[in-house]
Amino acid sequence: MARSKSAATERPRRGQPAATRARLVQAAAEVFNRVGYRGTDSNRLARAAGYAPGTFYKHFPDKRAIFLAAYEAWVTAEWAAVERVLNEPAPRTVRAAALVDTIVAMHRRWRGLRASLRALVAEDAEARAFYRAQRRRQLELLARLSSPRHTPASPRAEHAVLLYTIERVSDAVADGELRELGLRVEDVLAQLHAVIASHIR
Amino acid sequence: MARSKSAATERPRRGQPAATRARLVQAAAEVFNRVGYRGTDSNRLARAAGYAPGTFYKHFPDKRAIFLAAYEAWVTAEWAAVERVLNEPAPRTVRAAALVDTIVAMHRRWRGLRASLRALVAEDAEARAFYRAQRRRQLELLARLSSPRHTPASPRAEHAVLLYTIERVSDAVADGELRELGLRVEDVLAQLHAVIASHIR
Amino acid sequence: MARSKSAATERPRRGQPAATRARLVQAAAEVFNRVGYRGTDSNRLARAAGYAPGTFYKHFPDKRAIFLAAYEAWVTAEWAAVERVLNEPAPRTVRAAALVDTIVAMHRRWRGLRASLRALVAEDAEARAFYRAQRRRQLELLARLSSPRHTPASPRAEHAVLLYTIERVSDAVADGELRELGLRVEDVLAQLHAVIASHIR
Amino acid sequence: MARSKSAATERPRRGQPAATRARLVQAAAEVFNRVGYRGTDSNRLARAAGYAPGTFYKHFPDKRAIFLAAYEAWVTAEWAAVERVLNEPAPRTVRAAALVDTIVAMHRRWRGLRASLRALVAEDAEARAFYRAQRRRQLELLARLSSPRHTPASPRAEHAVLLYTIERVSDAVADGELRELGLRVEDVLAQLHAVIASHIR
DNA sequence: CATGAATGAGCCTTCATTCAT
DNA sequence: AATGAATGAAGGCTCATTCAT
Repeated sequence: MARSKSAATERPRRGQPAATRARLVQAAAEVFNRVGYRGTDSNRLARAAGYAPGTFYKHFPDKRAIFLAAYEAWVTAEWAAVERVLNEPAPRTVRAAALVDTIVAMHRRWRGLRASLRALVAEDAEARAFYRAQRRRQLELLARLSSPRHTPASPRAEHAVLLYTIERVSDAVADGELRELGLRVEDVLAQLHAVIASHIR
Repeated sequence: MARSKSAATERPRRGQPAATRARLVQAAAEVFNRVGYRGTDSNRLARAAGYAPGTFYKHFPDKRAIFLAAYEAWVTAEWAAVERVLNEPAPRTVRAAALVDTIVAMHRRWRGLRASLRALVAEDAEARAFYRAQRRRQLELLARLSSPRHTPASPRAEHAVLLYTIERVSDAVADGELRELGLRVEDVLAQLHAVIASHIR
Repeated sequence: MARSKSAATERPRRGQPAATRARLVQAAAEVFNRVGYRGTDSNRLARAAGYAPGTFYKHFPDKRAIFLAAYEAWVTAEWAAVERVLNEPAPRTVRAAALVDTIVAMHRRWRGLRASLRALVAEDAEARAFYRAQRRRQLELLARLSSPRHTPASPRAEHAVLLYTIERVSDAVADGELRELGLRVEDVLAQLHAVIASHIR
Repeated sequence: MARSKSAATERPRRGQPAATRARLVQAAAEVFNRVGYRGTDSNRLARAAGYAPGTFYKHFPDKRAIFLAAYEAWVTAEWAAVERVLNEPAPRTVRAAALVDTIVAMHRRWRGLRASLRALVAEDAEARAFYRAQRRRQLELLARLSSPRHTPASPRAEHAVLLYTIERVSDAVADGELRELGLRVEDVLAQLHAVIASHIR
């Protein structure tokens, strides 16, 4: 699919603010994913989207803000994918496997972005608050999905541990950590499948 | 010990390199833990240990190096504590609980250092390599501890998932994430205890 | 006055240039007085008057121009007030006191604008030229007012020193400098009254 | 006086902090005097003294700080000159004239610096506080100098007005304002002489 | 006449690192 | 071994101004 020069991605001289903002976020997501949060600066992010430095600051107060916007878009996309999977009519184990595959695929594709997220969350209180708010929503989602047959003493605690496990393992897979540890990705993912299957309805 | 009037903590103007290095690492660990990796600079780290900026670079090629040295010392200390716990003659469940408590305590005390570690690992290839090497050793330790009765298809994969879970949950506890999610720390730790108890001998 | 339902202050979308300009100047005067010349930018000045940035530049070549326009309006208002006072039929000392009160009141009300003026005059050649042209007119006014009985060797030199003194002291009063110096405003103003009384007719 | 290349002004690779600071202040004073406060930036000030940008910030928190340091040095120099004049054994009128000449000379030589001072004082609260503190000291000096025979109702108020007049007129002379107003400098200075002579002992 | 999205030069500041002493 | 003054590349951000609509 040869992209002509005057493609849809071209920046209009005077666009609508929302479109400009969206272009900035999208370009920034790619750049962050490629070179990391520390690997760029606001000037470069603006240029990557086809704008001048000043334009960046018309839409975001600082670099962190655009990063969080990119992360938010990512979370939204991930959830959409997850919901799609869970709405498929399929046996529980199949859906559990599909769920893990979907999440891992998202982590793989955006592994640089996620790495930057972890870095930022570790360093920046506001990013941390934002990140945790996302987790709260994940926890609610999981509550809705959880198997009615499986009712542990403190279901939310179990869900939390489950979420942490999924996230951490997905990041490990995405980052190629497992191969370095001499592990086979399939084996580790099989574990995840098993764990999840026992939780979702 | 003829060293005149001043305290034991006094820094000798010209001491032994190893002692100087150790002082730098120790001071750096505390500073990193307090203000984070990005929260200081090498000049301040040197001053915190009682030295001039130049001295820092006589002992470490850069800031990352001293951070990794501090982290290495931390891992060593953590392992020592873990081994101590596991050598206690006690029932499996008791030892599992003690293990988790020990690890969580270490994460709590050094939560700033660990946050910086996560940030650095996410951003810096060399830090990442170092961090993963530590994990390899943890995996070996866990292999030695694992229950002989429990022999899953791919034991190492299971151990890896277990390690990731312990680490991620311990960090969450240390960072106060659980309370923000409306969870009780005891409930979550109880989960960990259960999971671990089924793995160690 | 057929202009429908909305308030008199409403800005017509396409009004007469002179009215737009006047609105811009008036709004700018207030903004400058509040936050100072450096405290705003042309975009904000336009918005303060209810216009878009581009409109500003249709009426003024730059930020300095609108400031000087605001200052000019201020000088005109001050002179009008001064002339009004001097036309009152009253004894010389009474009129001198009224004159000082009038000037000080104007400096008080517009002390932020005057502070910006001083800053700009100190930095900008064109603003300086404009400011000095105003002084020339003040000098002429004073010549007309001066007492015929009092004929010093170089009357204009005396008037100039008098003007400088009035202006500087009025600014000091307006800015609250005197209180910081432990002086009573009345005492200082009494001085001014005395000095002026000996010069006007 | 041909200045050899390795003159005293040459910057040592490693000097004493106080000397470096002094060089920075001196160079900054000249630059401010030439191009004004807004006419430079901290990088250029550093280079003007022969240093790199970073060195600037080792000695001053920001541009304002070095400006105030330069101004403080200027005030000190002015006062020293004034005291020298006043200690001369000479008739009152002669000393009054010498005093004015000294002050005017200082204002002439440093008229750009003074213009920047006025601008900064008008815009910056901290600069204003600093400036007013200097005035307090001038007022005290004047109190010591004042004629014992001349005891007005509120001597400090009179001194304040006198100071304002001297300062404002000296700046006007230094800035060439008088010529633009068609006034002869001698006439205006003669006024000042007269006014001052009636106040000092 | 009015709009407002976009511009981009340039300022302020930091901090990892060096090197002469 | 230790010092600490000095470095300078580079990043974050502002704001006066333009121009297509």
